[in-house]
Amino acid sequence: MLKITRKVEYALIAVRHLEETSEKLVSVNEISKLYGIPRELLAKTMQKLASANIVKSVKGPRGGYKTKNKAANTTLNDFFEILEGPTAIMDCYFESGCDHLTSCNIRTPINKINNSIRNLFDNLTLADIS
Amino acid sequence: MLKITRKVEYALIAVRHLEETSEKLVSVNEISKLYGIPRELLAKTMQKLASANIVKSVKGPRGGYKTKNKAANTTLNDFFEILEGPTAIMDCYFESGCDHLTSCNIRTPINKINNSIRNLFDNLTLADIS
DNA sequence: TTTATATACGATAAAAATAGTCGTATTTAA
DNA sequence: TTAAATACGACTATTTTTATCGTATATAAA
Repeated sequence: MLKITRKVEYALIAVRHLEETSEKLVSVNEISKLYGIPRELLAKTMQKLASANIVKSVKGPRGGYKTKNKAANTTLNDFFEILEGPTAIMDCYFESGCDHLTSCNIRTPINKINNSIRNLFDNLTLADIS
Repeated sequence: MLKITRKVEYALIAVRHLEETSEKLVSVNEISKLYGIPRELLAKTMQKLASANIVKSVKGPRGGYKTKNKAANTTLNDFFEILEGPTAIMDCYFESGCDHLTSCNIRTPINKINNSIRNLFDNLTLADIS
């Protein structure tokens, strides 16, 4: 119920670590050992952040990741959506497989809650929560 | 990720239905048929709302539930916590089984996000989202 | 040119959380 | 006395999340 996932947790840890080590390249191996995070899972997470240009990746020995300038100004909403898809407290909001749409009496409430949450996370950046 | 549960969904549907039918007693059976909700699950949910005084229950034939006056002024945070326990995006916030607390570098961010969400839901009532 | 180290990516397995069911007890109106 | 309703705990099924495995690709350094 209203929980973030491990992927997001690990991504937060990693990005914060990269912010601290600034320009240096840091490998997934290093971060995973340092914080006790499953290596492969963190790797996938970093790949998503890389393809969304939050961090820069460098392949090969002595390679790894470093933050991009824009990282700190990324909104929580973007950060979450990169890793987990659209932010919505119920799936029906984005899927269409709901049977009882005709009798549904919580569309308005759900929309209002969704909008409130989206608004909250659109106005909070990674820098804001540091 | 940041989803509400069915229990909360069903509770919202039921409370809104009870608001509409005002003083009349409505049984779980009725609501479950009307909205296509599993009967037993809705029953449990209503029991929690009843013991938290959001709705009033009446046993026996012709019994059922009706809203209490305070229902509409209940905050979303209270509503959620009655059904699902403390609102927090990560469990470590309320549990203490975390191994890597010493190396944890996301305490501050997690706390800030938690506070933002709690603040949001503390200031939204059921009436607000209707 | 070879080797070791790193990212990239898809498939699958394991674990945890959620959703749903079942059985029984209790209350009470008719 | 019976039937309809809430109350509650135990259990099962399903779904989602978490973790692992295998393979490909890039590249720095020996």
